[in-house]
Amino acid sequence: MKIGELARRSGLSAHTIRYYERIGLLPYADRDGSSQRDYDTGILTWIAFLRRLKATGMPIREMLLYAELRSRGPSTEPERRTLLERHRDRVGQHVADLQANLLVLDTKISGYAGSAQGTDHDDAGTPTRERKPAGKRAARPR
Amino acid sequence: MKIGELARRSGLSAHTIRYYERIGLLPYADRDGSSQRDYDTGILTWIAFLRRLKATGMPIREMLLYAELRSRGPSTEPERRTLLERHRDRVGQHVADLQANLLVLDTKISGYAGSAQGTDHDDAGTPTRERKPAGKRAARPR
DNA sequence: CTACGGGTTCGAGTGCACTCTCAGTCAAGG
DNA sequence: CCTTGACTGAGAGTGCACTCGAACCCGTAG
Repeated sequence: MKIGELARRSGLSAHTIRYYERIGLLPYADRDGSSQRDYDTGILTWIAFLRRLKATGMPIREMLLYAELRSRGPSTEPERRTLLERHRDRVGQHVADLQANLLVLDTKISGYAGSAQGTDHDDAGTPTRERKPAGKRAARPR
Repeated sequence: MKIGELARRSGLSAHTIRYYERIGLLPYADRDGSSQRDYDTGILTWIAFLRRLKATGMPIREMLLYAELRSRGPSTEPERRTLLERHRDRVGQHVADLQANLLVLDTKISGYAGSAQGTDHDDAGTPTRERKPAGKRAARPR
Protein backbone atom coordinates (compact mmCIF):
# COMPACT_ATOMS: atom_id res chain seq x y z
CA MET A 1 0.00 0.00 0.00
CA LYS A 2 1.43 3.38 -0.83
CA ILE A 3 0.96 6.67 0.84
CA GLY A 4 -2.10 7.74 -1.13
CA GLU A 5 -4.05 4.66 -0.23
CA LEU A 6 -2.88 4.72 3.36
CA ALA A 7 -4.03 8.31 3.52
CA ARG A 8 -7.46 7.30 2.31
CA ARG A 9 -7.72 4.35 4.64
CA SER A 10 -6.28 5.99 7.74
CA GLY A 11 -7.90 9.36 7.48
CA LEU A 12 -4.57 11.16 7.70
CA SER A 13 -3.41 13.21 4.75
CA ALA A 14 -0.34 12.07 2.86
CA HIS A 15 1.31 15.23 4.09
CA THR A 16 0.55 14.35 7.66
CA ILE A 17 1.80 10.82 7.22
CA ARG A 18 5.13 12.10 5.97
CA TYR A 19 5.19 14.59 8.79
CA TYR A 20 4.55 11.85 11.34
CA GLU A 21 7.30 9.77 9.85
CA ARG A 22 9.66 12.71 9.93
CA ILE A 23 9.11 13.32 13.62
CA GLY A 24 9.17 9.64 14.48
CA LEU A 25 5.54 8.90 15.24
CA LEU A 26 5.37 6.49 12.37
CA PRO A 27 8.14 4.05 11.55
CA TYR A 28 10.40 4.84 8.66
CA ALA A 29 8.52 3.10 5.86
CA ASP A 30 10.18 0.68 3.52
CA ARG A 31 10.50 2.10 0.03
CA ASP A 32 9.72 0.18 -3.10
CA GLY A 33 11.87 0.18 -6.23
CA SER A 34 11.31 3.86 -6.93
CA SER A 35 11.77 4.96 -3.33
CA GLN A 36 8.09 5.27 -2.68
CA ARG A 37 6.78 4.31 0.73
CA ASP A 38 5.21 0.89 0.81
CA TYR A 39 3.04 0.16 3.82
CA ASP A 40 1.84 -2.97 5.47
CA THR A 41 -1.78 -2.93 6.58
CA GLY A 42 -0.61 -3.41 10.14
CA ILE A 43 0.28 0.24 10.28
CA LEU A 44 -3.42 1.04 10.30
CA THR A 45 -3.90 -0.23 13.84
CA TRP A 46 -1.04 1.86 15.07
CA ILE A 47 -2.44 4.93 13.36
CA ALA A 48 -5.87 4.22 14.81
CA PHE A 49 -4.31 4.14 18.25
CA LEU A 50 -2.48 7.39 17.63
CA ARG A 51 -5.72 8.96 16.52
CA ARG A 52 -7.30 7.90 19.74
CA LEU A 53 -4.56 9.49 21.77
CA LYS A 54 -4.83 12.60 19.70
CA ALA A 55 -8.62 12.68 20.02
CA THR A 56 -8.19 12.70 23.77
CA GLY A 57 -5.81 15.61 23.55
CA MET A 58 -2.46 13.96 24.08
CA PRO A 59 0.28 16.22 22.77
CA ILE A 60 2.52 14.82 20.09
CA ARG A 61 5.54 14.92 22.37
CA GLU A 62 3.92 12.39 24.62
CA MET A 63 2.86 10.19 21.77
CA LEU A 64 6.47 10.29 20.68
CA LEU A 65 7.53 9.16 24.09
CA TYR A 66 5.09 6.28 23.94
CA ALA A 67 6.26 5.33 20.47
CA GLU A 68 9.83 5.39 21.67
CA LEU A 69 9.04 3.17 24.64
CA ARG A 70 7.34 0.75 22.29
CA SER A 71 10.35 0.62 20.10
CA ARG A 72 12.47 -0.35 23.08
CA GLY A 73 10.54 -3.55 23.54
CA PRO A 74 8.42 -5.24 26.19
CA SER A 75 10.60 -4.17 29.10
CA THR A 76 9.07 -0.72 28.89
CA GLU A 77 5.54 -1.92 29.35
CA PRO A 78 5.17 -0.74 32.93
CA GLU A 79 6.27 2.71 31.85
CA ARG A 80 3.85 2.72 28.97
CA ARG A 81 1.11 1.67 31.26
CA THR A 82 1.89 4.50 33.64
CA LEU A 83 1.93 6.93 30.76
CA LEU A 84 -1.47 5.81 29.60
CA GLU A 85 -2.85 5.88 33.10
CA ARG A 86 -1.71 9.41 33.65
CA HIS A 87 -3.27 10.37 30.38
CA ARG A 88 -6.50 8.61 31.18
CA ASP A 89 -6.73 10.42 34.49
CA ARG A 90 -6.14 13.77 32.87
CA VAL A 91 -8.79 13.07 30.29
CA GLY A 92 -11.18 11.95 32.98
CA GLN A 93 -10.62 15.20 34.83
CA HIS A 94 -11.13 17.13 31.65
CA VAL A 95 -14.40 15.36 30.98
CA ALA A 96 -15.57 16.15 34.48
CA ASP A 97 -14.73 19.83 33.97
CA LEU A 98 -16.55 19.88 30.69
CA GLN A 99 -19.59 18.36 32.25
CA ALA A 100 -19.61 20.90 35.04
CA ASN A 101 -19.38 23.68 32.49
CA LEU A 102 -22.10 22.10 30.43
CA LEU A 103 -24.40 22.25 33.39
CA VAL A 104 -23.81 25.95 33.87
CA LEU A 105 -24.26 26.50 30.16
CA ASP A 106 -27.59 24.77 30.28
CA THR A 107 -28.69 26.91 33.16
CA LYS A 108 -27.76 29.97 31.22
CA ILE A 109 -29.61 28.76 28.16
CA SER A 110 -32.69 28.25 30.26
CA GLY A 111 -32.25 31.83 31.33
CA TYR A 112 -32.88 32.83 27.74
CA ALA A 113 -35.83 30.47 27.68
CA GLY A 114 -39.18 31.00 26.01
CA SER A 115 -39.74 34.70 25.52
CA ALA A 116 -38.55 35.67 28.99
CA GLN A 117 -36.01 38.44 28.65
CA GLY A 118 -32.58 38.16 30.19
CA THR A 119 -33.26 37.15 33.77
CA ASP A 120 -30.23 38.59 35.49
CA HIS A 121 -27.94 35.62 35.19
CA ASP A 122 -24.31 35.08 35.17
CA ASP A 123 -22.88 37.47 32.63
CA ALA A 124 -25.37 40.11 33.61
CA GLY A 125 -22.75 42.68 34.55
CA THR A 126 -20.87 44.94 32.18
CA PRO A 127 -21.95 44.08 28.71
CA THR A 128 -19.51 44.56 25.90
CA ARG A 129 -21.06 47.71 24.65
CA GLU A 130 -20.51 49.82 21.59
CA ARG A 131 -16.83 50.44 21.20
CA LYS A 132 -15.54 51.84 17.98
CA PRO A 133 -13.21 54.77 18.57
CA ALA A 134 -12.91 55.30 14.83
CA GLY A 135 -14.39 53.04 12.24
CA LYS A 136 -13.40 49.38 12.04
CA ARG A 137 -9.93 49.71 13.43
CA ALA A 138 -10.18 47.15 16.22
CA ALA A 139 -7.31 44.81 15.48
CA ARG A 140 -9.02 41.54 14.75
CA PRO A 141 -7.45 38.35 15.97
CA ARG A 142 -5.02 37.21 13.34
CA MET B 1 -9.67 48.42 40.05
CA LYS B 2 -6.78 48.60 37.64
CA ILE B 3 -5.44 46.03 35.32
CA GLY B 4 -3.03 44.42 37.75
CA GLU B 5 -5.68 43.72 40.33
CA LEU B 6 -8.17 42.60 37.73
CA ALA B 7 -5.52 40.21 36.43
CA ARG B 8 -5.10 38.76 39.89
CA ARG B 9 -8.81 38.49 40.52
CA SER B 10 -9.84 37.18 37.13
CA GLY B 11 -7.03 34.77 36.48
CA LEU B 12 -6.17 36.38 33.16
CA SER B 13 -2.81 38.06 32.75
CA ALA B 14 -2.69 41.79 32.24
CA HIS B 15 -1.34 41.02 28.79
CA THR B 16 -4.32 38.90 28.00
CA ILE B 17 -6.76 41.45 29.32
CA ARG B 18 -5.30 44.08 27.02
CA TYR B 19 -5.38 41.58 24.18
CA TYR B 20 -9.04 40.81 24.83
CA GLU B 21 -9.86 44.47 24.87
CA ARG B 22 -7.99 44.99 21.64
CA ILE B 23 -9.94 42.32 19.82
CA GLY B 24 -13.24 43.35 21.36
CA LEU B 25 -13.91 40.55 23.82
CA LEU B 26 -13.74 42.96 26.70
CA PRO B 27 -15.27 46.42 26.57
CA TYR B 28 -12.97 49.35 26.07
CA ALA B 29 -12.19 50.21 29.68
CA ASP B 30 -12.58 53.70 31.06
CA ARG B 31 -9.25 55.31 31.81
CA ASP B 32 -8.49 57.24 34.94
CA GLY B 33 -6.63 60.52 35.05
CA SER B 34 -3.38 59.05 33.78
CA SER B 35 -5.00 56.94 31.08
CA GLN B 36 -4.84 53.77 33.10
CA ARG B 37 -7.68 51.32 32.78
CA ASP B 38 -10.11 51.47 35.68
CA TYR B 39 -12.43 48.50 36.02
CA ASP B 40 -15.72 47.97 37.72
CA THR B 41 -16.06 44.66 39.56
CA GLY B 42 -18.94 43.77 37.26
CA ILE B 43 -16.42 42.88 34.58
CA LEU B 44 -15.47 39.83 36.62
CA THR B 45 -18.75 38.06 35.86
CA TRP B 46 -18.31 38.63 32.18
CA ILE B 47 -14.76 37.31 32.30
CA ALA B 48 -15.92 34.28 34.26
CA PHE B 49 -18.43 33.58 31.55
CA LEU B 50 -15.82 33.94 28.84
CA ARG B 51 -13.59 31.55 30.71
CA ARG B 52 -16.37 29.05 30.75
CA LEU B 53 -16.85 29.31 27.03
CA LYS B 54 -13.14 28.99 26.53
CA ALA B 55 -12.91 26.02 28.87
CA THR B 56 -15.46 24.27 26.71
CA GLY B 57 -13.44 24.95 23.62
CA MET B 58 -15.32 27.79 22.00
CA PRO B 59 -13.07 29.59 19.57
CA ILE B 60 -12.50 33.26 20.18
CA ARG B 61 -14.27 34.21 16.98
CA GLU B 62 -17.49 32.80 18.32
CA MET B 63 -17.07 34.47 21.67
CA LEU B 64 -16.64 37.66 19.74
CA LEU B 65 -19.87 37.05 17.94
CA TYR B 66 -21.62 36.49 21.23
CA ALA B 67 -20.12 39.63 22.70
CA GLU B 68 -21.23 41.58 19.67
CA LEU B 69 -24.78 40.26 19.94
CA ARG B 70 -24.82 41.26 23.58
CA SER B 71 -23.74 44.75 22.73
CA ARG B 72 -26.65 45.05 20.35
CA GLY B 73 -29.14 44.68 23.17
CA PRO B 74 -31.93 42.32 24.19
CA SER B 75 -33.32 41.90 20.69
CA THR B 76 -30.47 39.51 19.94
CA GLU B 77 -31.30 37.14 22.75
CA PRO B 78 -32.82 34.45 20.55
CA GLU B 79 -29.67 34.47 18.46
CA ARG B 80 -27.47 34.27 21.51
CA ARG B 81 -29.54 31.42 22.80
CA THR B 82 -29.13 29.56 19.54
CA LEU B 83 -25.41 30.19 19.60
CA LEU B 84 -25.11 28.76 23.08
CA GLU B 85 -27.29 25.81 22.23
CA ARG B 86 -25.17 24.90 19.24
CA HIS B 87 -22.12 25.19 21.38
CA ARG B 88 -23.62 23.08 24.14
CA ASP B 89 -24.49 20.37 21.64
CA ARG B 90 -21.00 20.35 20.20
CA VAL B 91 -19.50 20.09 23.65
CA GLY B 92 -21.89 17.31 24.53
CA GLN B 93 -20.81 15.42 21.45
CA HIS B 94 -17.19 16.00 22.31
CA VAL B 95 -17.70 14.68 25.81
CA ALA B 96 -19.35 11.57 24.42
CA ASP B 97 -16.40 11.00 22.09
CA LEU B 98 -13.97 11.44 24.92
CA GLN B 99 -15.83 8.94 27.03
CA ALA B 100 -15.82 6.41 24.26
CA ASN B 101 -12.10 6.87 23.84
CA LEU B 102 -11.59 6.64 27.56
CA LEU B 103 -13.25 3.27 27.56
CA VAL B 104 -10.92 1.97 24.89
CA LEU B 105 -7.98 3.43 26.73
CA ASP B 106 -8.99 1.64 29.87
CA THR B 107 -9.25 -1.61 28.00
CA LYS B 108 -5.78 -1.09 26.68
CA ILE B 109 -4.42 -0.28 30.08
CA SER B 110 -5.91 -3.49 31.40
CA GLY B 111 -4.03 -5.18 28.60
CA TYR B 112 -0.83 -4.08 30.27
CA ALA B 113 -2.24 -5.25 33.57
CA GLY B 114 -0.39 -7.00 36.37
CA SER B 115 2.62 -8.71 34.88
CA ALA B 116 0.83 -10.08 31.83
CA GLN B 117 2.77 -9.14 28.74
CA GLY B 118 1.11 -7.32 25.89
CA THR B 119 -1.96 -9.39 25.17
CA ASP B 120 -2.36 -8.70 21.47
CA HIS B 121 -4.52 -5.62 21.70
CA ASP B 122 -5.25 -2.76 19.53
CA ASP B 123 -1.94 -1.30 18.49
CA ALA B 124 -0.40 -4.70 18.24
CA GLY B 125 0.64 -4.33 14.63
CA THR B 126 3.73 -2.60 13.31
CA PRO B 127 5.50 -1.12 16.23
CA THR B 128 7.57 1.97 15.75
CA ARG B 129 10.84 0.21 15.70
CA GLU B 130 14.42 1.36 15.67
CA ARG B 131 14.78 4.03 13.05
CA LYS B 132 17.86 6.14 12.98
CA PRO B 133 19.29 6.38 9.50
CA ALA B 134 22.23 8.39 10.79
CA GLY B 135 22.48 9.64 14.33
CA LYS B 136 19.86 11.92 15.84
CA ARG B 137 18.83 13.66 12.66
CA ALA B 138 15.10 13.01 12.85
CA ALA B 139 13.63 16.48 12.58
CA ARG B 140 11.89 16.99 15.87
CA PRO B 141 8.54 18.73 15.91
CA ARG B 142 9.18 22.46 16.09
C1' DC C 1 15.91 63.59 43.56
C1' DT C 2 15.53 59.16 42.45
C1' DA C 3 14.21 54.61 42.53
C1' DC C 4 10.20 51.65 42.33
C1' DG C 5 6.31 49.47 40.94
C1' DG C 6 2.94 50.04 38.55
C1' DG C 7 0.86 51.50 34.07
C1' DT C 8 0.74 52.66 28.56
C1' DT C 9 1.10 51.36 23.18
C1' DC C 10 2.58 48.65 19.39
C1' DG C 11 4.46 45.05 17.20
C1' DA C 12 6.96 40.92 17.22
C1' DG C 13 7.63 36.19 19.00
C1' DT C 14 6.00 31.52 20.73
C1' DG C 15 4.23 26.68 20.58
C1' DC C 16 1.43 23.51 18.52
C1' DA C 17 0.07 20.62 14.79
C1' DC C 18 -0.28 20.57 10.75
C1' DT C 19 -0.62 22.11 5.64
C1' DC C 20 1.12 23.59 1.61
C1' DT C 21 4.51 24.91 -2.07
C1' DC C 22 8.34 23.96 -4.82
C1' DA C 23 11.01 21.65 -8.03
C1' DG C 24 11.73 17.61 -9.42
C1' DT C 25 11.19 12.01 -10.35
C1' DC C 26 8.71 8.03 -11.98
C1' DA C 27 5.38 4.38 -13.88
C1' DA C 28 1.42 3.44 -16.46
C1' DG C 29 -2.00 4.59 -20.16
C1' DG C 30 -3.38 6.57 -24.73
C1' DC D 1 6.30 10.06 -27.05
C1' DC D 2 3.71 12.58 -23.98
C1' DT D 3 0.60 13.47 -20.47
C1' DT D 4 -1.29 12.45 -16.05
C1' DG D 5 -1.22 11.59 -11.44
C1' DA D 6 1.20 10.09 -7.56
C1' DC D 7 5.14 10.36 -5.40
C1' DT D 8 9.91 12.57 -3.30
C1' DG D 9 12.54 15.86 0.21
C1' DA D 10 13.09 20.24 2.21
C1' DG D 11 11.32 24.05 3.92
C1' DA D 12 8.00 27.81 4.34
C1' DG D 13 3.34 29.17 5.69
C1' DT D 14 -1.06 28.86 8.47
C1' DG D 15 -4.33 29.58 12.40
C1' DC D 16 -4.96 29.88 17.02
C1' DA D 17 -4.42 32.11 21.40
C1' DC D 18 -1.71 34.12 23.65
C1' DT D 19 2.91 36.14 25.50
C1' DC D 20 6.58 39.03 25.55
C1' DG D 21 9.75 42.99 24.62
C1' DA D 22 10.84 47.72 23.88
C1' DA D 23 10.38 52.20 24.99
C1' DC D 24 7.93 55.07 27.28
C1' DC D 25 4.92 57.59 31.27
C1' DC D 26 3.42 58.51 36.15
C1' DG D 27 2.75 58.86 41.18
C1' DT D 28 4.41 57.90 45.67
C1' DA D 29 8.02 56.59 49.44
C1' DG D 30 12.49 57.31 51.16
